[in-house]
Amino acid sequence: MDSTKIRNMEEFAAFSGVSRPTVSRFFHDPDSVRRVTREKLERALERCDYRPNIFAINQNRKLTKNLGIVVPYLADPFFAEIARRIETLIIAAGYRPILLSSHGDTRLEIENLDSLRAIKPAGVLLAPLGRSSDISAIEKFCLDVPTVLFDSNIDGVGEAFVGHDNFQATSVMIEYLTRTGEPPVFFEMRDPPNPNAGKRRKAYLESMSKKELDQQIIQIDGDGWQLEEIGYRGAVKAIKGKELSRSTVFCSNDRLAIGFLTAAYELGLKVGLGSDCDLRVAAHDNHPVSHFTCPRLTTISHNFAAIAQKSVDTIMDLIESGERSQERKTTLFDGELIMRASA
Amino acid sequence: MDSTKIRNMEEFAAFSGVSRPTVSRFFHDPDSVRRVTREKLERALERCDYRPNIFAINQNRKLTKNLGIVVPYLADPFFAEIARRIETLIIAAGYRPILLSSHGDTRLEIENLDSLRAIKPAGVLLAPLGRSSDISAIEKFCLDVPTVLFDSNIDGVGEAFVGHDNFQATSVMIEYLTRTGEPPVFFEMRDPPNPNAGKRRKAYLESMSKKELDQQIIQIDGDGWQLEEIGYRGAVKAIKGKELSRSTVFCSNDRLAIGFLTAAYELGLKVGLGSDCDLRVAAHDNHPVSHFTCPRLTTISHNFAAIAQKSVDTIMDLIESGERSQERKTTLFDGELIMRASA
DNA sequence: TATTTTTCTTTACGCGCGTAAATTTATTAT
DNA sequence: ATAATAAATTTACGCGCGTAAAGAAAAATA
Repeated sequence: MDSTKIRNMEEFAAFSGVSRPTVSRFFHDPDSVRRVTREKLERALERCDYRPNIFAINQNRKLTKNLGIVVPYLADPFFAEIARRIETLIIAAGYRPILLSSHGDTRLEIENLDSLRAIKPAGVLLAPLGRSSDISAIEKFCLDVPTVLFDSNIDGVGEAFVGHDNFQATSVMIEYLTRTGEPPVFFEMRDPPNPNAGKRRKAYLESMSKKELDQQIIQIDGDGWQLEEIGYRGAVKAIKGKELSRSTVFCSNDRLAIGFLTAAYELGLKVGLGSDCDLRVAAHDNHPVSHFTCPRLTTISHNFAAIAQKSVDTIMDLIESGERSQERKTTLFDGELIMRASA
Repeated sequence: MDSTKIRNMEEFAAFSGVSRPTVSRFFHDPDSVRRVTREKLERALERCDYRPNIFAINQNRKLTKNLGIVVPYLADPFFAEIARRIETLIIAAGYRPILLSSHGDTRLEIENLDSLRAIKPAGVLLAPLGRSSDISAIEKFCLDVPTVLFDSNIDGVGEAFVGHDNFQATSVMIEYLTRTGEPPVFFEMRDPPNPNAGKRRKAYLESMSKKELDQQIIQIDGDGWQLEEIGYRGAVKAIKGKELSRSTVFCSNDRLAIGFLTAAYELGLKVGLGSDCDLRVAAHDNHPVSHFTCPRLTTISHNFAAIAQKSVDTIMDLIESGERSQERKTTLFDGELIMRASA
């Protein structure tokens, strides 16, 4: 490492014996210069620690290498997990991920998009809040910036949607539950923050009626993203009030189920498959925590890897083709039944 | 909203009838211009949607309004929670939080710092990986950028450290456990990724010897951040191998305890306070999930609010004073005993 | 009203880099 | 060798804004 302090591209060009425009091209794409020139520059880079000013670069290029990721609630390990995978793929593709969480707040979601717009991202991967999203504002954003929605869909918004097939997943679970025991009661929030909930309820109703089974839905009260607590309270109420018409419960998502399991435990109900058990509980998401509940939670896994990969691939195609897609494409990945001890 | 498309500050200045340098000052600090001028500009802003180009701003200012946050593993709800709080405080202070996760990877931690350096942040809040951190690289970074460490300390690095008092917390828990039952066995990883682990072991040994109680430490194998799985396996081994000399277990952190509880459940051991229980299990962190384990986990809470607030206050002081602190200050907040059903 | 102070306008330069056009130099093909 | 092609250099301008200096205008003070 030379003691030479290089302050800008001009100086680095002089230092390396190459002209500045060529240096500029080199940093944009090392393969766009001759091999000997590239090697000369690489050797120069080893002798000092110059890096182009990111602000100056982005100011002058129409297209940055920034790629926004917006999730509704990062403190939820489910989103943390999917975001982690997406980040990794983006870095591997040579882009810079900018991860933002809306913290469950409608206004913050729009502010996140605004602050992304300000950094001229090449594209954005957006998992919207869903029901509480300001749809028209999101729509407007998508007109300016190539955006791929994931996890939760908003009809017609964005260039594409990548997500989980709630219908397939729900029917697989119902199939499994009815085959191995009593058909399930559906347990959900009356007014869920998560937009997949609606699809799951509908899928439950359809699947059950197709099998000519009695449907029962327990809708619990609660606001916000404290789903475990909401699930716990709802379960206590439902169990004490003897609202469960059957001994199998299918929770709309794992976090509600985690609360449900806590309630069952505290009320002395044994959850599981055995003949000595009072209840079976299953859910949906394969939330990281569901691995370690007591008992371990039978659930349906999102195909995290496929969803992350497809989301990134889709936005990359959009960016590199430079065109907006002709038609909005929806890709759904099948869920996978994860049989564990709870059902 | 006027249909006028404003492309830069020049045009906005003309549009609002104020000179460009004054507009510049206005965006930097609205109170630095006369009231009537400010109102004139605010009214103009309502009639169009101009916002200064963030890259041009940052290119020319020595000090940006960017504030970096680096955490070791964002998929861990503990860090997600503390990051969420810090983000909120930073936004409230009028700065732009840039949240980065090292995903448990030493190299990525340094890359995160490098990419932060590239955006000239006003300051950085860093929760280092700890034992596996590249300390000399972090040290070098701290020379260039005002940095406050939080959660886990590296002696002498950064302007200040804000964290949790592991000694106080550990001794409070041991006090509680010995008062209400058998003294605890300590359960931890042999080679923990989390740097607080060392302090907690030391605190356990000291507290126990002060009380003239027999110490027993069970050190389990495992690598990486899958702490629940590691805790589960270690617990199965310890229980089956009858390694526990007493019926009270104090886990080094909640995530290990979550795995421990799963193991106990599956092995048919009842955890809790009652006379019908086989084990008591307690831990450390008040991890969001610990609220809903079966049984609910007795633990020691970090003072999340205070740690977040003090971290942000400290870095703000550094930034706004413009000076580096004379002496490195360490602030530790007391943990709070959270009594729940497991111990 | 005259004077001082504050605020604004005008003018001008610089930040670090992208990028285009014209020219020179190096490489490859004939 | 010469011609054709590819790559690098020189020159020059622009991006959108920060910022400094000098003077004009407005507000506050005497």
